[in-house]
This record gives sequence, C-alpha cells and structure tokens, in this order.
Amino acid sequence: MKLPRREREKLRQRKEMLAGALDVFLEKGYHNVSMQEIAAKAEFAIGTLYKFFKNKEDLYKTLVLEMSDGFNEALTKAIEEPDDEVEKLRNYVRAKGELFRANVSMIRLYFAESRGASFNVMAGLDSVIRERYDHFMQATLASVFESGVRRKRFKKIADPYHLAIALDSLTNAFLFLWLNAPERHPYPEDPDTILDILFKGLVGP
Amino acid sequence: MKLPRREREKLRQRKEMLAGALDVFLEKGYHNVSMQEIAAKAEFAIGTLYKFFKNKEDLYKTLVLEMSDGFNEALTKAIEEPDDEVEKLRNYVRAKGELFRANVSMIRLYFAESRGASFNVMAGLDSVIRERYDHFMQATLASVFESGVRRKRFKKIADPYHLAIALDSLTNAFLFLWLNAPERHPYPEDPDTILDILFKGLVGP
Amino acid sequence: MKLPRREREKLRQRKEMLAGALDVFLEKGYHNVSMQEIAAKAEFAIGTLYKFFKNKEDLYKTLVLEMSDGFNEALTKAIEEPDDEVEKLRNYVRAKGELFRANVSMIRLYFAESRGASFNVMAGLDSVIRERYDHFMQATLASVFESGVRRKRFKKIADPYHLAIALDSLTNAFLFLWLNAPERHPYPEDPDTILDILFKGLVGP
Amino acid sequence: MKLPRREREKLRQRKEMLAGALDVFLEKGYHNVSMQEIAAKAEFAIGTLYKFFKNKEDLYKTLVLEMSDGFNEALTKAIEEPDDEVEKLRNYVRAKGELFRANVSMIRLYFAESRGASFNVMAGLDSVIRERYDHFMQATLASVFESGVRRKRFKKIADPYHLAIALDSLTNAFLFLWLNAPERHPYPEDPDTILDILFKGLVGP
DNA sequence: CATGAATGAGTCTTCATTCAT
DNA sequence: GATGAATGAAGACTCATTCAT
Repeated sequence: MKLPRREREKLRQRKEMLAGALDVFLEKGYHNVSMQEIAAKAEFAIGTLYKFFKNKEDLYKTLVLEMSDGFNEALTKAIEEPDDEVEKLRNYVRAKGELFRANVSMIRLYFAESRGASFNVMAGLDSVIRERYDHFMQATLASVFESGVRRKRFKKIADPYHLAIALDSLTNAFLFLWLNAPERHPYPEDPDTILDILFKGLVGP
Repeated sequence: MKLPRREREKLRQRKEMLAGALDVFLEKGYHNVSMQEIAAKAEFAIGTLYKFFKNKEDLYKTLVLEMSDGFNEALTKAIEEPDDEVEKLRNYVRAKGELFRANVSMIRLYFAESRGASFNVMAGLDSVIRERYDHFMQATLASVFESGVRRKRFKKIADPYHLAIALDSLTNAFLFLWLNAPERHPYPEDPDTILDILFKGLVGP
Repeated sequence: MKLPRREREKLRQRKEMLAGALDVFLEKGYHNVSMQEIAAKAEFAIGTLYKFFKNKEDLYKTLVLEMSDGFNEALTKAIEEPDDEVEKLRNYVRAKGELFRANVSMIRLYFAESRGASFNVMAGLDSVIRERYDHFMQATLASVFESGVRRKRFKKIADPYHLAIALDSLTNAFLFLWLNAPERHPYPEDPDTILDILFKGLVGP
Repeated sequence: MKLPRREREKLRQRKEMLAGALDVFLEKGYHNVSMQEIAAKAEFAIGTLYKFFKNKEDLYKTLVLEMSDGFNEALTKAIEEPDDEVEKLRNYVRAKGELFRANVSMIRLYFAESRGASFNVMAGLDSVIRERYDHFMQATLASVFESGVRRKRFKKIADPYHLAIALDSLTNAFLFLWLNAPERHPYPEDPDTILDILFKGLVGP
C-alpha cells in the first residue's frame, strides 16, 4: 500500500508545484504568469518544474484536468448514493455547492479554462475535459431524469439530456452568483431553492 | 447632427481598427495576437493604432465592451416589444438565438471575457461588463418575471431575479450546445422547447 | 543606378550586422556566441537583428553563403581572363592567394563550413555551398585542364576533374600553412612554387 | 604488465564512455549532445562520467585527441615498413585509405576539429592536434621525400616539407570525395592514381 | 563510491511601445 | 498627423554541473 519513500517524495513535490502554480495562475491568469514565478512560488528551481511537467501548458492542463476529474467523481458519487431520483438531484445540488465552497480558487480556474462561460462549462474546454464532462452529463445526470420519468417520479416535460443540461446550468449560475458576491448571494442551504425552478411550473394550473 | 468631416473620418478609422482587431483576436485569442498583426489586418500603421488606443489592453477592452453593449441593447429591445410577459420571454429566447447565430465568433469573445472572475485576460475588464450584465438581469429581465407574477401570468415559484438568472443560464446552455455542435444540437426554432423547462413543472400534478 | 536612400541605409545596416556577426563567430564559434553578443558587437538592438535575419541560423548561413559566392565569382573571373591554360592556372593561384589574404577571417569561417562534412555546426549549410563549389570544380576549373590537354599544353597524367581537385587542395594546403603561421610559411609570391608540384614530375626522366 | 583488477576495470569503463560519447557526438555534433545523453548511451550515471572527465569539453578533447593519435601512429607505421621511398608513399596512400574506410564516422569528427583553425567548436583543441600533425608532417612524411631525393629516387621539384603537405592534401582531397559520395568517387584501389599527380609532370617533355 | 535529482544561469526569440522622419 | 524602424525587456525552456544520499 505504502509507496517507496522516493515515490512519496515525488508525489509531494508534484502536489506542491501544482498548488503553487494554481495560486499564481489564479492571481494573474495563465499568460501573465511566468515559469519563474511559478517556480518561486512553489519554491523549486525552474529546472525541477520541467522535470515534472514538460512545459507550461502541460502544467496548466494537468492542473485543470486533475481538478475536473475530482469534481466529476465527487458529483457522480453524490448522485449514486440515494435511491430516489428527487433525492439524487437534491444530493447533487448539495454536493456541488460544497464542492464549490471547498475549492473556490480551483473553481475559478476550472471555469476560467472553460473560457469563463458560466452557463456552460463545456465551452472552450480542452477536449479531454469536455469529453469527460459530456460523459457525466449524458451517462450519469441524464439517466437520473430518464429513470425518474420511467418510474413516474417526473413528468416528461423535456428530453432527459436537456434536463441534465438545464440542471447543470442552473446550479452553475447560482454558484457563480455566490462566487462573485458571497454576501449578497449566499448559495442556498436548501437545494429546493434551485430545484423548484425545475420542479414547479411557472405557467399553468 | 452631422459631425464635422474630420470627426466622421476618425470614427470610420476607429471602426475599421476595431473590426480588424476583432478578426484577429477571434482567430487567435488575445495573447497570441500582436499589435503588428492587428495593424496589418486593419491596414493602418502601428503608430496610428496607438493614436486611437493607448495600448493593446485598451483596444481589447474597448472591443469587448462595445460588443457587450450591443448585445444588451438588442436583448433589451426584444423584451420591451411585446406586451404579454410570456411573449416577452419567447421574444427574448428568439432574439438571443438570432444574436448568437449572427455573431458566433463575437460570442466566443464576449463570454470569454464576461465571466471567469479574476482569472481573466484582463482582470479589470470583468467588473465593467459584469456590472452592465447585472443591471440587465436585475432591471430588465427580472422585471418581466416580476410583472408577470403581479399580473397573474406566472406563478411565484421563485424570486424574479433568480428566475432571470435561470432563464439566462438556460438559454446560454442550449446556445452553447448549438455553438459546439450545430448539427447535433440545433438551436430550437420553437422557444418553448427551452421555456417549457421553466413553464412546466417537473414534479407534481 | 542609385538606390533610394532608405534602401541604401538598409544595405549598410545589413552589412554592419554581418560584419559584427563574423567577428564574434570567428572569435568564439557559432554555438558559443549569443545573439546578445552579436547585437552588441554590431551596435544594433537584438530586435533589429531579427528584422534582417529570421534567426541565428539564418544570419550564419547568409554570412557563409554570401562569402562563398563572392569567392567563387572572383576565382572564376581569375580563370577566365588569360587565354593560355598555364597562365589561367597561375592566375588562379595568385587570385586565391590574394583572396585569402584580403579575407583572412572570412576564410576561417568558410573552411570551418566547407570541411568536416556532416559533422558541422549546420549540416544543411553544406549542401548548398558544396553544390556551388562542386560546380566550380567540375565546370570551371576542370575544363581548364581538359582544354589544356586537348590543346597539347598539358600531358594527360590524370582525369581533368581529379587535377582540379588536386590543384584546389594544393592551394588550400599552402594557404593553410600561411593562415596558421604567416611568418613561418609565407604564401609564395611566385605561383609556380605551388604549380611546379603539378607541372614537374617527381619521378622519371 | 597486467594492471590490478581495479585499474583494468576503470580503463574498460573509460573506454565505454568514450565509445558512447563518440556515437552521439557523431550523430548530432558536440553542441547538440547533452551529458545526459552521453551518460544514457554509455549506460553510466552522469556523476560517474564526471568522475572520469572533468567536464564536457574535457571528454570531447580526450576523444578527438586519442583518435588523432591512433591515426598518426598507424600512418607512421605504414611509412616505416617498406624500404623503398616510392613504396613508402604507396603504403601511406593505401593505409590512409583503409584508415578512412574503417573509421568513416571518426574521420568526420577528426576533420571537423583538425581544420577550420580558430573557428572550431573548441579553439584550444586545435593547437594540440595541429602540433602532433605538424610533427608527423615534418619529421615523418617530409623525411621520406628528403631521403628519396638524397637517394636519387625523386627529383628535387620542391621542398620536402612542401611535398609532404602536398601529398597529405591530395590524399585528403580524394578521401573527401569518397567520403561525400562513395559511389560516385570510389577511393582508388591503386595508390598510383593519386601518386601519379605528384610523380608525373603535367607540363614538359 | 556511484548515483541522478536538483539547480539556475544563460539561450533564442517575440512583441508592445516609442519617436524621429 | 501618419508612419514603421528600432528598441530591449521579458519569457519559455535547456543542460552542464553539483552534491546529498
């Protein structure tokens, strides 16, 4: 289970580099940060940085990719846990909120990489990231709506994939409000604040 | 009303510069475009560029800002035209779709800058754009929901501002689907495809 | 005939750059010279250097190529002038000596490149230079021997091309002696000092 | 006679390092090869390389120097063997041809360094190599001509040292032809193909 | 004693900006 | 006022060398 000391050390270094890089990338943006700066922040020599990442872009992509994987995993777990579809969605909204709150700075990077498109994380993302995100949307989130409709928990008001897109964009939108002005727009404790927009009809009886 | 010839000429030049700059920014992104390239594209001397914009950043900010203003204006107009609230929303969804379709490349630039917090190419740019965007959301789009509720066209399922955010994020999400794969995800001709997600309740009777 | 002032100025700058570059290349060799150094020596800004030559290699290749062309031209002229074949060869030896003496430093650069084959600083350079050199040997110098034999001025002791190679290598060898120790090995005033090695038989009657 | 095991082992390692270094130097040239590469090729750790050679330059010089010594030795032996001067020269031409053919890649390295004067990769190297080369020319090769003249085998058409230089440059020239295009210019089986240029007179009876 | 991870000075090159014409 | 040649600071990246293990 335990890795050899050498390996552990390597992993620790890698982590420190990524952490340092994240810090400065967030502060100044990809293009305004020099490798010098990253090296200084992470307290390694430049050459050492290049031992771990083959270039600046590689370092950056790694950063965003690992993050995105962690998020997908956490959200997938949140959805899989409960049995009931409504509960799955509530759990999803809750988990996403916690994830954001626990990783504010990473989130900024994540969305920044998506060219800042708040509504849709897909835009401009590196193809690898978008692929995994797509898979999550279609295979995981959409299927919740699909099975919900099949089991008569939901009415079939739209295509399940579209509903998945809708929920994703709604949560993102509210999380962005919070991200940019936490005091003015606290992320709702009660997931239904968001879900009601989907659950209840605006028009009609 | 008519500006002196000198002034008119200046304005025309400014426009050409911005147009040239937009072309190359879109093609390659802010950091991968040089002022030489912009000058060449717009067919002006570099020095002349600097007569109109104090530096590269200024040129870029101007570009994005003017674009964003145009969008806000078009959407505001779309909302103001019809009387009925439901019709206003339909018009909004339609107009936004047309706007996107007519300005695909501009859109990318617009969203690249309007979100992503401090991690943007130019940190300062965000605030101005977001301010105007916020104003549109709160003063214009939210008020449609508010008056809709007041006039019993809508049920009060959520805070009007939240509904505005929701609609904005929904339209964006669908437009991005279309943006990234137009054949697989055509932007719905019928605005209700999107609006139904808001209009109809997923859960309940 | 006279170029516009702008153009003349450009040419002068180019020349100065090449001269500066030659100086430092000779002193330290291609790889041990930085563009900073060349720029400093030529008294231009680095950026200006890059306006004229697209990179370090281009600057270097230009230097060597222009030189080699100049030499080929001068030697061709030297051979063409007299009528008599023996006189042609004498003129060639004389001209080559003068050329060397007037361009010591350039010569060093030339031989650094035209020898050593693919192990050279820039393998690609060779081929262009060698091609032109080959053409000179085969088309120009060899034909002197050939016509000399035809016109009974020379005995047919070897293939004309081989004789051309021989004469070239002989002159080079003596010039190298002089290059490395001018006092100990002055380049012979009298071309026959060299030519006699070809003209007179070492063995025989 | 037999060295202690330790010493023998050391010598074997040194040899392997030099062999590995030669391989990569030949393939890419001095400046395009890193110590890491040499270490990898020779299958030693970098640190171990530095135990044997104090730096990259030292390693390189050693390589070229040992090679050049081997050549001088072989050529000296070739000249010493026969009794007759003409035969000595024939043997020299033959031996040099064999030496080249057996060490094509080494040759490239040798000439890259033994010519081009100060414009070399390593200016300092020249002098040592040229010194030994000069010694060979003056003490060994020239004396063949000198004794040949003394013993009436040769006519005194030029200074013995000059004749040595001439023969050396002639063989080099033909070997270079062969080096660069072995099919088009095969190195002559019969040494007289080259020697006739010296032996027979181009002009005269 | 061998090792090879870590170092950081030094390289080429780009490009925003200035200013003499 | 327009021009664009000249500038040189700054950036990504390499690699010879050291030294702790």
